[in-house]
Formats: sequence, C-alpha cells, structure tokens
Amino acid sequence: MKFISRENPSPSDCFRIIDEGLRKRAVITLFACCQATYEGRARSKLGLGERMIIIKPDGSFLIHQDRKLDPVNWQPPKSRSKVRMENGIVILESVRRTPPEHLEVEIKNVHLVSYYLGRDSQELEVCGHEKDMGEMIWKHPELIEKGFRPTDKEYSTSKGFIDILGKDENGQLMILELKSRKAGTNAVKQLKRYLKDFEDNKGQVRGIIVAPSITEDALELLEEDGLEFKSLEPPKELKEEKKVTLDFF
Amino acid sequence: MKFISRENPSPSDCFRIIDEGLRKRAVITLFACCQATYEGRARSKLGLGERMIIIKPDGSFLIHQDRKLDPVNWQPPKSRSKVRMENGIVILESVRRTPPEHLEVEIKNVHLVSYYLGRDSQELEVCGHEKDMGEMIWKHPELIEKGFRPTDKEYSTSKGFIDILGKDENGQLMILELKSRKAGTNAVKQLKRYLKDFEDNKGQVRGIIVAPSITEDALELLEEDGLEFKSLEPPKELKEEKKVTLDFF
DNA sequence: GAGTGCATCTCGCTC
DNA sequence: GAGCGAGGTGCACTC
Repeated sequence: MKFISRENPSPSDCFRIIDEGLRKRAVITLFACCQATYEGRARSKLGLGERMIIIKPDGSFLIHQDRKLDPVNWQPPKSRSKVRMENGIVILESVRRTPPEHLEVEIKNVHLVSYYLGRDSQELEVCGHEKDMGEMIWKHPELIEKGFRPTDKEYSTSKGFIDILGKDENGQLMILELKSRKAGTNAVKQLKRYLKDFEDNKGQVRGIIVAPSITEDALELLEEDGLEFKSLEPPKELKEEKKVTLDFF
Repeated sequence: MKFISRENPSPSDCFRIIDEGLRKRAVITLFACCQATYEGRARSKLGLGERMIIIKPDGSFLIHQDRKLDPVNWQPPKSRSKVRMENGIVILESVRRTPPEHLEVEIKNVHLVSYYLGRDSQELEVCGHEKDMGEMIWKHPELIEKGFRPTDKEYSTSKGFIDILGKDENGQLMILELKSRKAGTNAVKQLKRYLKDFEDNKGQVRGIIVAPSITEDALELLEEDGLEFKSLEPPKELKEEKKVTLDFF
C-alpha cells in the first residue's frame, strides 16, 4: 500500500493515522483548521484558519496557507515530530535541538488526513548559476574579450573572494565580478572593494561586472570609477541531456 | 463541500478534478509519480519520482520531494496554471510572464488527487526581527549604554542606511548596526563602510554592532579598528497577546 | 558544529 | 514594475 487517506476522520482516527505515518516515515498531509505557536529564533502566533500541514520523513514540517510560496510556519529537516491527543484534540509538535525551536499546532478540525510512502531518489539537475558562469568563462575566456587570460578563480583578498582574476591582452590585471542575474549596486560596491586591495596599481587594474544585465543605478556607479560591464548570460545547458519525452511512458 | 479527494483516479478523472479545482480557485494537491522541466531564470530537469504537487489559488505552484523544506521545483504567486491531457497523460503547466518562466510536469501515475476550498484570512504575528530591535532601542536607549541618545533611524549615507545613529553621554557620535541574530564578518564590513562616510571626524565616531552574539572572526575584525560589540537579544513579545488555549474549542 | 555565500531565493517596501 | 534589504531565510560547502 503506497498511501492512506481518510476524509473527515474523528480526532482519534486522525491521531492514529498520523502516528502510523510517522512510524512508517511517510509524507503526511492534512487539510485542517488549526492554530500554531512557534518559539525559537523568533516567536510567532497564527490564529485559527484553514491550512495544509505537511510532515516529511526527514523531519521537515510545513504549514501552508492558501497563498504564497513559503510556508507560514515550519520546522527544518531533522526536527522531531510528535502527535498527541489532549482533551480530544489532536496536537502536533515539532522540536529542533540546535538552535532550540519549538512548533506546536492545535488541530480544531480535520477534513482530510493522508500519508504517502512514495520514495524519490531523483536529484534535480539545474544550471544557470554563478558557478556555471565561472566555469564557462574559465573554459572560454574569449567570451569576456579577445585575449583575456584568466589566472585565478575564487582569489582570496581581505575583502572576500574575487570570482575571477586575469589579464587582458596587454597584460593589464582584470578583476571579474560575476552575477547570474541582473547586477545591482551591491555588485558594483563589491567590485570597488576588491579594487581597493589593488590600489597600489592604481589605474592599472580593470574592474568588470559580468552579468546578463545591470540596473541603471549600478551602471552609473560603475562608470563613475571607469569600471566596465560585460553582458553575459549564464550557461543553460544541462550536463546530461536527459530525454524527457512522452516515449518514456 | 469543502474538499474533494479521489484515490487512484484515472487520468481523465484526475484531469477533471484538477480542472475543477483550478476553476474553483482551490488548493489542489496530488501524490503522483511525475517528472518536471523548468526554464526561466535558470533551467532544470527532474526525472521520474514520487512527489507531492500543490497548486494554490494565487498561482503558487510547488513540487515537494520527501525531503527538504524547499520545493524541488516551483512557480511563484501570480503564475498561470493549466492542466491538459496529451496521449492519455495528464500534464500540468505553470507560466509566469515577467520574468518569463515555464514549468511543465508530466504525470505518470496519480495515487491521490484532491482539492480544498478552505480560505484563510489569518496573518502570522511574528516578532524578534531587526525592526523590533530598532524600536526597542529607540524606546529604551539605555539598553545600549547609560546616556546613549539616538537621533536618527535609517539614516541615509552614500553606502546605505545606518540602522541607528546617536550620541553617547560625552556627545560622541555613535553608529549602530543591528542584527537580529549572530553577527558575522559581513555586519562588521558593513559597519566599517558606514564609518568611512564619517572619516573627517576620525577617531571621534564609535561604531557598534548590536546583536545577540557575534562570530569570532567578526569580533576580531571589529576590534582591529577599535569598534565595539553590544550583546542584545531582539524583543520577543507579540503585540497582542492573543490567547491561544484549548478553551477556544 | 560553526562560518560563508549563493539562490529560479521569497517577500515586503519604496520609488 | 524595478530596486533594495531582511529573513525563524534554506542550502551546500568549507573548515
């Protein structure tokens, strides 16, 4: 049996199913009217409302409202979930040790309780990160400009790590700050801080923001100091082009 | 009827229920074996596996695996969700306009499909943020030190906003950088940047990190420049102490 | 276990 | 709608 579901269960049935789901390390979900209190890194209270509760076998605990991507309350993986009955009411509890965090959910009414034993070993294959950009530039320096020769990745300075360090065709030092999406003023400020570390070579170092685009404010800030912007999209090619077609079925 | 659920539905039943749920603006959930492709800000592929799919009435779309807090694939609120049948297979699609993003989910097998019409108007009450800290210090400046008088909140400089500006009992300028949790080197770097704007008063300005704690690295960086750290917990008192007790039921 | 930095960050706010 | 910064950020990675 891959899953169990029960409509409008009694509190004791609900308790039993959740308890069973926890023991079997299933993904448990409830549609329920509930309220929640959280205490830990912050403190919060959530009044009564209709929500969806999810408990995963890794200890993740999520309460989702009917809007937003983020759960309204949650506990991270490795939290310990418990269920108990108190005065005929089902209470869910999730505890984390470090940092100490505690979430308690009182369930007024359950519409649907279910658990699901589906396991999923697949990992997401994703591309288009800053890291992918760095690798692409390292392999194809000419994407920055003809004659560019990168010398260091993650070059350490007192102000942090420079994404890519290199030299142009005239041997002039180049500092590249990569962003996988539109660069803002922060990226420029970061670049300027790195340049501070090379002040002795004043005027001899080129600072370049490499990103798909840049905000107007950031461009202004950049040109103020004679720095440069190079438009470059992060690579969006998955390493293994897994066939995802209808043939599969 | 607050919800519908169907175990092991046929593809066409599944399609019908999802379609109905979308029209009724319900929260739709599926336990299903599926695969997904995403393209937009990045690109990703997720092979076949057992997962939980959630579509909210605000357009949020989530695919959850049996682990982690974050969905493995998702679309943000205001995305447009569609369902269709193709060669007897149910396909879910979610599209966002700006930025252009597209998520497509092919559903191989559905164990449970359901939708839920529960509405939830409750907002989360939460405290313990940096903002709460700022308000607390503004009201009780003596928490920083005897004689401290704050003069500005969110004071604008060329490097950003200073959380709190004020003077000590000797009339010396004080720049406070607040963090609601352990301060790291970034907080110190930020503080140092603000201080740059006051360099003409060199030695006459005190820079202080205010946080519950600080990393060792950050403390070192701080003391290097004769700056200070003040340990202060963010306030954790909810504005209205809403009664959340079992009496409610 | 703590510290650091990226993210399809999300989300709320301001302009 | 774009830009900016905080977050119970989460998460992977390093040390």
